Amino acid sequence: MTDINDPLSEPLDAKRRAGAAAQSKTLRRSDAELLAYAELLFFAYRDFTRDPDAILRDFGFGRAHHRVLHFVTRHSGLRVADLLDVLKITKQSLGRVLKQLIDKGYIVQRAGSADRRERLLYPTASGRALLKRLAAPQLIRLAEALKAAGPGADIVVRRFLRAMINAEERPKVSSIMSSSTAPDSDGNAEVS
Amino acid sequence: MTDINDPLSEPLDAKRRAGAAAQSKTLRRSDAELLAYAELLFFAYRDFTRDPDAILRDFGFGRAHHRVLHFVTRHSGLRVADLLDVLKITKQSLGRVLKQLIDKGYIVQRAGSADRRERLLYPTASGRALLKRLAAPQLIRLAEALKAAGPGADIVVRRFLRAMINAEERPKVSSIMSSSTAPDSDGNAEVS
DNA sequence: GAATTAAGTCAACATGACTGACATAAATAA
DNA sequence: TTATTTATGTCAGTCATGTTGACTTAATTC
Repeated sequence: MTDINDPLSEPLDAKRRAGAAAQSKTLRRSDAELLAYAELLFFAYRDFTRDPDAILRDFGFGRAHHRVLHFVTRHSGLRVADLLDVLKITKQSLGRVLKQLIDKGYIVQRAGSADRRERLLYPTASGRALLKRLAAPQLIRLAEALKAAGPGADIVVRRFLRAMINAEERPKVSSIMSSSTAPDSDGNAEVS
Repeated sequence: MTDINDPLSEPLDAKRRAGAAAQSKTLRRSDAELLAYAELLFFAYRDFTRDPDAILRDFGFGRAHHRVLHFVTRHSGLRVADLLDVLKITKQSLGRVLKQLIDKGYIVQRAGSADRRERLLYPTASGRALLKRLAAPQLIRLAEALKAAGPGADIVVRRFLRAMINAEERPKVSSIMSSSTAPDSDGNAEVS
């Protein structure tokens, strides 16, 4: 498996060449080898989402609802704007999904105390219960995968996944992840 | 961050309890800790797909086209049925995307030599060129993430991602991954 | 010769993205 | 105080990509 560098057949590869140059100081991994990780990531993500997707169908929800419910539950009290920034979708797109979750009583909104324009989002008791059910198979999968990956996998995997995130997004990700709500600790988040 | 075990407030958690039992022999990871990996995986995948998605737009294609082109190029000569099994989508869903890729000259089909009902799929030269462009930012990202994850990350990450795949799918994944086409080696895959 | 299999197609529909325009209420600036 | 900006919500239309169900064609297998 030789290191292939064909300068032809590609008119617009400035980015790629820049990347190759950035890499060349250290261990040079072949494209074929790296593509294997891309495939594994695809398969892993494909199966990671399948269990909750099946459950969601019974509720008339989709994956988008799971994502919203997840971030609202785990980082309860976050603003709509925060959610948009995390999900990287448009307000209109979020709107529909969020509305359904609110209408069916899985999420509630409260006006911000400092800025009353803000709508802070909180899960209801049934919202937390639903999320728990959705997350359950994923938690099992993650625990088993970390175990299978061997000792020290937790740190390595965390570093790997973090580094896969756009550099400029990492501070925001760290910020939101540090403000995570303890599961079931604040039992009175569901206000009428 | 204490280990939270609340036996109440969840009527349908048989699966979760089973998972907890399966885990309990070894290191018990808290749900909160594990959920952090779920979030990282979401963020990683979100950003992993953003670069190629932007390029695809210029071609009037979507992520589905990238996936098809990827598997056809990297595992050229695979059957339509193989592709369906890999992608886990319906024939009709694949049909539309595949037809567009064929019509625009990125993929060609040849009847199988043993079984002439089979349509074996191959990339054209422009198909390979397009895939290269789509994969370029992902390869850079993967190489940098593996480097950032530290020594030994390649093996650990591979084991982790593999274990994230449904157990019954792993043999198939291994099988298809072992039959990967070397990039640019068989220059005459594009037959008229 | 009949049944099965691989692939393709037609039609209808759902989900979740998108753009663009506009409305409302609250905060902030002039 | 008035004007502007900001946070949110909403209407309308479009697109990509998934789904079900029914049916056809060609080739293989029983």
